[in-house]
Amino acid sequence: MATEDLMTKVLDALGDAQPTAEAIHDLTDLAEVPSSMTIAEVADRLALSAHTLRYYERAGLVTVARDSQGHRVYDAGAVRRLVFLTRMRLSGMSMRELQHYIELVDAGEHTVPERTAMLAEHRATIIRRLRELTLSLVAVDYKIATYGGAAGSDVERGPSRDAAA
Amino acid sequence: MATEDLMTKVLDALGDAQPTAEAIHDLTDLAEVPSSMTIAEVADRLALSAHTLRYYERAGLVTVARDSQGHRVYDAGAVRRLVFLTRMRLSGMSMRELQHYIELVDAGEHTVPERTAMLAEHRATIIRRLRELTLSLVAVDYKIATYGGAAGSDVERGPSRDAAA
DNA sequence: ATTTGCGTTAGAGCGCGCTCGAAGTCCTAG
DNA sequence: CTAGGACTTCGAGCGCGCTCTAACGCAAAT
Repeated sequence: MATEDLMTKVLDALGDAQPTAEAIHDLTDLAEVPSSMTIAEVADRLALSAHTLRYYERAGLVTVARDSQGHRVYDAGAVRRLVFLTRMRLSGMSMRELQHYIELVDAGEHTVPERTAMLAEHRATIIRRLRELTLSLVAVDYKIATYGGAAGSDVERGPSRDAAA
Repeated sequence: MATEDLMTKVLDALGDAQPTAEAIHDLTDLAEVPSSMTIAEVADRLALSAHTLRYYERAGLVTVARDSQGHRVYDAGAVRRLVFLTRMRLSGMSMRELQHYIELVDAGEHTVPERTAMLAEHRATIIRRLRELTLSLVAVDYKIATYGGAAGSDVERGPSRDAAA
């Protein structure tokens, strides 16, 4: 019964989900961002490779200043944007979409409606993904619970093929 | 506060999660599988392309019989296995892992412990992914709630940059 | 008899998101 | 003076998971 509970609970939780957000601030973007960081520091902090950071820059997702030696200097704004980008990437937004979104951001305030629309759509995608994953979780639990997992023959070709419902 | 609730709820739900499964049977594998289907029918049913089904077969994930015309004939077992495989793919298990899993299945009962271990590990992966997605959901909700989304400058370079915690 | 349609095979190609290599610059420590 | 190490640019390469093309077979419908 715990499995059914799981699914119901999660699905219920997903059902509510009317945002408000307040103290989650740092969870989202902030959390003491030094006013300037090197590529190595940012990479470390975001758990990305320096390669990837350069790639994101080339892709037009962030603009990063250089110091006298030509080395990248990430200011707080850049880092926060990268935090946002990383979160979006992790939640399944494609590079292409992110590029579009950033174009909108750079285009000015009048694109806010379209941005909001994008976020709303992405939100829906996340929810779908959550449901999907929850379903798979139930399936995996079922497999684990019944036996090592017969992958296809399911009720392991044995004599008794009834058991439960 | 609804947002915090969301996260807490989902995370709590994920916390319990001790499987049991009973009536979810069909949710997992079954649900009236005809005793034999064509590739088009299976593709349709699983929302995969015939191309993909052939690819899975080539990859060694399923064995499919042929009729007198050399056309594939999917029996119930094959279809059930494909349902399982699809669910695993959707929840993020790689082709490589799935190939290994199927090798184990085909190797016999003595591999059940290893299979169970794989499933357990995958379960953990799903949970991690669910947490990650939930976090991103909160972040997106936050962005939507505060404004179109300033992507980086976050608290839109305005004067007041304090608000809540 | 031929067209339509669904299937077959082997193998090439593709989009994505990195990931890496090569060659070079600059700074610091020994 | 030299070696090491962190950085730079540019461009090629890669792993994954499909996805598609080409050439062909068979069978029912026209």
